[in-house]
Amino acid sequence: MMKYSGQTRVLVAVDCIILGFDGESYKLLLIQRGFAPEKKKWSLMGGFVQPQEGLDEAANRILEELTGLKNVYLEQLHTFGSPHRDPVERTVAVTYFALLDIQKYEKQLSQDYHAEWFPLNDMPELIFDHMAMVEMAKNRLRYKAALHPLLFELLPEKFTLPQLQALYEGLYEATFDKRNFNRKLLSTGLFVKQHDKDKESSKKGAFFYKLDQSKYINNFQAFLKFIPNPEKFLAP
Amino acid sequence: MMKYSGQTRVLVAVDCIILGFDGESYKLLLIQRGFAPEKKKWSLMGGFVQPQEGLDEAANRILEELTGLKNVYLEQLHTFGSPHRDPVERTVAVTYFALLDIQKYEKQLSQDYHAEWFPLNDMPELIFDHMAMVEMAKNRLRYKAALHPLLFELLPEKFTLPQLQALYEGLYEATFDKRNFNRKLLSTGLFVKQHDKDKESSKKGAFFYKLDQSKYINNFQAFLKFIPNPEKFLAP
DNA sequence: CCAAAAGTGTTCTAGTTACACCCATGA
DNA sequence: TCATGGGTGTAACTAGAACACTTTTGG
Repeated sequence: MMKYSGQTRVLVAVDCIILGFDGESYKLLLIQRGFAPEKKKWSLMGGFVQPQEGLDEAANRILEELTGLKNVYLEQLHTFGSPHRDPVERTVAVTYFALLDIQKYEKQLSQDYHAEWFPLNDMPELIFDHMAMVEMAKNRLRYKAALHPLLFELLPEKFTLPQLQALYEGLYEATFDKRNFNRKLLSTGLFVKQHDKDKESSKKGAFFYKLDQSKYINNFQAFLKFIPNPEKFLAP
Repeated sequence: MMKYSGQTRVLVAVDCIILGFDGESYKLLLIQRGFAPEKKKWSLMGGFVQPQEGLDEAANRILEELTGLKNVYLEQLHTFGSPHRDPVERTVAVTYFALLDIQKYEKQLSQDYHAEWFPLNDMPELIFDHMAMVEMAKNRLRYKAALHPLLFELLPEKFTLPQLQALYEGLYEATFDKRNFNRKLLSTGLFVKQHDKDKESSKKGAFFYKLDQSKYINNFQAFLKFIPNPEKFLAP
């Protein structure tokens, strides 16, 4: 088959912004780059797109290589393509952000890549334009989590309302009234109260909840304002 | 300088979903593809990214080539990269959507590319995965316009409230109460009432408004629901 | 028994909706 | 003068915000 003539071909990489939450603060999974340039410097996990794979596929592969996890929440974020963003050779980077339960991450695997979790507000310097990518991911997450039930991806299957609140408070760097917060969350009908409690973080113990999966899928839409009844009109 | 070895390089294209509104319905600007494969079939305006340009730059260049317009609203949408989306050769497509005042579009320029406006709900078949791109752009626009003052990009500098309402009603395929609609729009404080009227579409005439540019920039944020006072926390 | 965290209700306010008539004008 | 589209106000309702005390239990 003919090719398009007279055009320049470039490398396409996928970079993953992998976010977790440890109950205290948001964490970002970084690796120490194993090859030049910027060897030993901290970097997002990434890789080149292979000939027979699509972009989502590449992102999933890269994520699995690093964490051993499949079926992680993964969403395409933005594509970065300044001509000299990688000094070695022109590389267009398609970024994805991932949300995962930090406890599922298997520590030993990280050794292969010298991977480490860093608090989002206390990170080392990153190579290239990776810091801009992280910034963008943070903004997207704040934006999206305000509208869609999304942050559960960061928690284990069973979680408590106080945990959930800490998650939101961490993301927005604010404190919310727990009465209003709980009411609002529960009013979505997305949660199923369990009969057992988490006694880890208090003497009284907090009831566990699970997501109602079927409702989760259907209620992914949102609540907006510029038009009347906007939720009728929005696709996720 | 060394290159990364053992990796495949691919073409990177930028495709633009160019939207306009003619007072009646939303329109999409398509071109008749001038080269094989799929020659003569309808397609989004696109082009390959050149060695010394970034992605946004490429999108702006492509848009200007087709319309002669600069400073058009342009936003990166999504990157498509299935291995065989272009049967000739692997091409990763970074899509942008553009909103422009359809009246500014200079018809004669379109001749070079056999460009034509098509109603969004009555389009010819498109090549490759371009239809999926258009769908995604529609969804993004619905989503975003519900939260941000964005649709003004489709109108001339001076516009009337009934025009604005038609714009929203067209996008959401719904009708809104004009009293409530006007109140809500005006309450944003984004509009400056002019002293002259548009007499084109009615005998009485409708007052023109202009955007208050300074407020437009500052009020780009939104109004949400999952957290209290979400507008405090959102970057556009 | 007490410190620490979980859980729960009510009032007030602001925003959203529903709804119907008068106005200005050109033909 | 009348048909057409532009413009306006109010009342009822709903959702969001502010606010403080009681419960449980491990140490």
